[in-house]
Amino acid sequence: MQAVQYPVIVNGITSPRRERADAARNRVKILTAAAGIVATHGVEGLSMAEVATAAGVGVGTLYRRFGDRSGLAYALIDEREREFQAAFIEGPPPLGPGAEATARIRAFLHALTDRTVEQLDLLLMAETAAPLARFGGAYDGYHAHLSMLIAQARPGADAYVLADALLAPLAAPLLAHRLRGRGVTAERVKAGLDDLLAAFTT
Amino acid sequence: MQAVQYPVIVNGITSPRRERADAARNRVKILTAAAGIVATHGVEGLSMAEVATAAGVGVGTLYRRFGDRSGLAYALIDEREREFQAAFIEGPPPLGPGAEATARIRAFLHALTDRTVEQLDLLLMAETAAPLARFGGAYDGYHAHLSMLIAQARPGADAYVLADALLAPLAAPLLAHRLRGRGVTAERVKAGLDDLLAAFTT
DNA sequence: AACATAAACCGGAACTGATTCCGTTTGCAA
DNA sequence: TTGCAAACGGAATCAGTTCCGGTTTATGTT
Repeated sequence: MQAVQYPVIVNGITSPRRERADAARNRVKILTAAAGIVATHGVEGLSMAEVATAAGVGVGTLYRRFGDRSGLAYALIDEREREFQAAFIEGPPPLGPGAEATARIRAFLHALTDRTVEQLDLLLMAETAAPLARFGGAYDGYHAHLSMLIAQARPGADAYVLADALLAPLAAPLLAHRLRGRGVTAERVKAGLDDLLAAFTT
Repeated sequence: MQAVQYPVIVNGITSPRRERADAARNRVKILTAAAGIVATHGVEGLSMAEVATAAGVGVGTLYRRFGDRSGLAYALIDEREREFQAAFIEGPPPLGPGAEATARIRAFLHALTDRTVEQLDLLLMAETAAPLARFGGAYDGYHAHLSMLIAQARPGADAYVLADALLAPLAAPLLAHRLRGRGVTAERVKAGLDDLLAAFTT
């Protein structure tokens, strides 16, 4: 996955080069079409060719813009993703700053659980389109955040590895497998994570 | 994945129907050819068409026998898998029965880590060939075993969910991502799991 | 204000690899 | 010997991804 990256706008000044008008127009068309397909046919209907056709665009354009299937899926949940990131980075406690590290860890894992369950279909597709797709998107952000909190809550521990370990149970494939049909619910998953966190709390 | 299942042989008596001679011959040819390809070209070279050609068999046969790419990969690691299962089910403690539940949990997770790292390439392929492939193979065995131990070590806890949570960090994609290039080692992963287990030990 | 030009972008044909289908062949047991 | 379920092989299908010759656009120039 290596979608086109555009310069970030800082203080109204854009670096190198701005996105071309036709490109911007197409991006909107593509995302709109894709969202429409998901809404009507579910994620199963979301094939690259379908999206391209529905958007009135060539598949090449689609790949240029989003890199691959996984990239397209992540783009579709981008908005909600930004909200979530904002919430744990600068939102109100206990998710955001201001609460104790332990409380924030707990709040973060609960919130991530909810968010994942909420968009399970798209996340499942995004994470499994390519073998390591999960570690290309928002994962690094979650990991950095959780690492920091763990380091605070538990000085001396291997925060880097522990963060992975706590994020792992929230991988879309596992949740999808357990939440469908079997009696496992989001609440049970959260409770289980709380149980694991006991090691930190005490 | 839904490879053909053959009757288990119990006390020399085979149930329903035995595998046909030509089928057995082909299975050996396929596995031999596949192992050869992996040895010479790595797992990347393991395409279904390649294997079929090398084995002198049609692709249809390959699918009839192993269900899909994932099934073929699991078949290739089956021997080692049986050893591992035997070790934690009836081998010497602390991995096998005879030790305390907490010790067995720890031993199990360490052993599983080693085993996974050892065959990381094939496991990565096996687990990511299809979105939920991981939960079709040996996973249920691990989960049942770990659930039992957790229930013993921690009566009242949600062993079912906790078992998933402890197995999740050992998913092939995560390990592959961390062990390649970044300073994470199998030992660090094990130490991290031990840290999580502190909640049980105390 | 029209123009020239290179960088970006476009579309869709072509390619790749997994999986399915189905007419044909084979092994086994009656 | 014969019947048929099981197995076979490989063509056909399907979806993701790559390629590349042909446009469009942003920008500097006249």
